[in-house]
Amino acid sequence: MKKNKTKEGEIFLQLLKNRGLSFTRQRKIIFEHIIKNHDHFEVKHIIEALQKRKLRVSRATVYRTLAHLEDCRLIRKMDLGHGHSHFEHILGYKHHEHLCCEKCGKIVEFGDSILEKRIKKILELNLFNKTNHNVRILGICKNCQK
Amino acid sequence: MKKNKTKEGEIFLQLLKNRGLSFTRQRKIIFEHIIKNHDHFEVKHIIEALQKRKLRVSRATVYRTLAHLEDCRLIRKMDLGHGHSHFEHILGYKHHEHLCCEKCGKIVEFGDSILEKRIKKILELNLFNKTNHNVRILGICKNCQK
DNA sequence: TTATAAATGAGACTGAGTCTCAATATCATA
DNA sequence: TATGATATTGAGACTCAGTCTCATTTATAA
Ligand SMILES: [Zn+2]
Ligand SMILES: [Zn+2]
Ligand SMILES: [Zn+2]
Ligand SMILES: [Zn+2]
Repeated sequence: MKKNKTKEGEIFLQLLKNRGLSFTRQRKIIFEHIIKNHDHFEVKHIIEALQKRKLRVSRATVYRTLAHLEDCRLIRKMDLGHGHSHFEHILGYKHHEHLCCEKCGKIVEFGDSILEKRIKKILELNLFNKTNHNVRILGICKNCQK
Repeated sequence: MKKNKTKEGEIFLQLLKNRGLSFTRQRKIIFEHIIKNHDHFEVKHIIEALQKRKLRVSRATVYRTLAHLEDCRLIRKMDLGHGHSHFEHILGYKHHEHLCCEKCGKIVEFGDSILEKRIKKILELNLFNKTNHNVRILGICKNCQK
């Protein structure tokens, strides 16, 4: 199996190695597919895209591989209120939060240092881990306001 | 059907009336059960509690009645990251947000005017409705930090 | 009382995600 | 390269929250 030369590839291979796991055909397919696209993505779309390209990988394997990619912090799983998980890349991307429209599902990313500072304070006051958080704001977007 | 004299009762009856709906035995059972308890609650627990008290109401009716109670803003539905909905009373309770532990599910309520102010600003900047939002912060609580 | 419309409950259904387990692939070592 | 121990996979069964359907029951108002 040819090694992947990207930083992401090195990290993934390292995780697999550390755990005594192998870089299988399926893991390579899923990894390479995910690395290409830097948007928020969902499992269903990955499965459909791979099927279209005749790359057969089972649903179970997709879920299992995503969990590994999460473990090595290449991606993070998010709940944006759509009733299923979304994922996004972490490596090389700035920390940000999500604003989601409760009606149409629109997702807006934003980074706001004032908010982040206050969130850290709130986490601290409540004895939560300050450096590990995930904020989701639900609201109603302009289009959905009547 | 005897009328309920609480403020909540009046609001619920008014909503039903406005919609040409009736205050049935089942709606009364569910309403009275929910009004009693001011914590966060989930559908499963309501159904179990009613079963224990031999008050037979179907799952579908519980969901349908909760939707009505939501419509008249007596309760709100929330996603606290447990994989199913939680509800809480609104009427007579101050606006607050939720901090949830991603590992153990612990829920902490907090009100923070600095945060709220900034959230409003963010909603405004992104053309979202300022007065209608719902913030959830996921993190790791003290007990779950190793 | 009766007609009309609303409400209910049982259970089928959906969709995301997990689990099981027999068959297959990987890898270190001989 | 062959071997055996171990990890991996895929098919489909399963779970769980929530929704939907529809035949039957109940409420309401004339
Ligand atoms: Zn919208
Ligand atoms: Zn994002
Ligand atoms: Zn915890
Ligand atoms: Zn609350």
